[in-house]
Amino acid sequence: MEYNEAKQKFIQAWGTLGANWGINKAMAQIHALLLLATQPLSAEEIMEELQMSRGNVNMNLRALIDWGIVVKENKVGERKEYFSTGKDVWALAKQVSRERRRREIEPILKVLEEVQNVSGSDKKSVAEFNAITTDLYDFSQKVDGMIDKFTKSDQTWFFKLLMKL
Amino acid sequence: MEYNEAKQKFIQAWGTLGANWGINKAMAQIHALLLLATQPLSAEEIMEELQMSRGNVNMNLRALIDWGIVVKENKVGERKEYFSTGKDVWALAKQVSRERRRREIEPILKVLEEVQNVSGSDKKSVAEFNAITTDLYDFSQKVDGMIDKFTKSDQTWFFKLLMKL
DNA sequence: TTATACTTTCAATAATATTTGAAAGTATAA
DNA sequence: TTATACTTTCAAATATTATTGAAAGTATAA
Repeated sequence: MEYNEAKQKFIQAWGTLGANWGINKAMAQIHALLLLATQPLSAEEIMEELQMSRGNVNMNLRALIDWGIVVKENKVGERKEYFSTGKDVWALAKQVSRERRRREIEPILKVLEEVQNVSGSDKKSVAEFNAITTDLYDFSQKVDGMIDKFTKSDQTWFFKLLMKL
Repeated sequence: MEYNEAKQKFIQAWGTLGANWGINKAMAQIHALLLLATQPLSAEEIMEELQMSRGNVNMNLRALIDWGIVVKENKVGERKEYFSTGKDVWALAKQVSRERRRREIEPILKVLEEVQNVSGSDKKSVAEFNAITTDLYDFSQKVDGMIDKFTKSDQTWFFKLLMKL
């Protein structure tokens, strides 16, 4: 397959994947473009390649920086800002996991904690409620701990262990 | 906390969580309601409790059935259909993982396969492209295999192993 | 077969999320 | 200071997605 065709296909697929997982498509596409780039890109270059407005590129670059997966760079003697992303897939996965844990698992754990020990006249409903939320809380805590370990682990060791599964 | 307040809080939180992970909010809320129910619910009851239209409830119930996490039930002597969901959180997690693997990981693997071995005059770009997509492919395959194992595993064993991490 | 009690569909509408682009803001250097 | 070269903001426009509700469809039983 020809380079440009493959590049387009990859950027599109990455955008769709992101959208399916609750990540803005533009954000995922910018990330895909940076993943493929051989050097840091300017906002201008991203606008051009992805046919997006300046505002959109700026907003989503900031979001990517906020997620900790894109960094600003400066070239000597240039005022313009350049952007790049790490090429290490393992490190990327860890960073995304870390952020989602913080942004989504922790809030749900907080809600599950809040709704522990409900009261009410309908004993059966209350019992069911407590049973489910307790199970969910236990499970979420296990997942939370697992992700924590994952984000601190070494790739080789992690997969070697998982091999045993 | 009073039962009804806790119930509302839980349903809202479940809906928000779903939305953050690319799942329709109404779908997640219906699922939350069924999780808490002490008996199967009819479409009518769901409409009433969640203040949703018949069409919306019907559509999202079908989606939940399609995901394999809700089942239709019939009561003897009644024409009406009732719906329920399994209360086993572990089984739920496995089923969701199974579906997402099929719906999202496999398509991305397919794209990554398609874009293997690109050609082009810009050697450096082509090399970068191949490096990234190969890494992503390897990583995705590992994740794919891991989820496969997970969906077939036993809870106790799985967590006992993960404890070692 | 017809009435009844339901479920499903889908075009229209509403709600939400994304994107734009121009104006405002900022940093640098002359 | 002012001009320049950029970045950021944000209200408005657009696009996407979700929701409604009435009509059509279906199964059962009389």
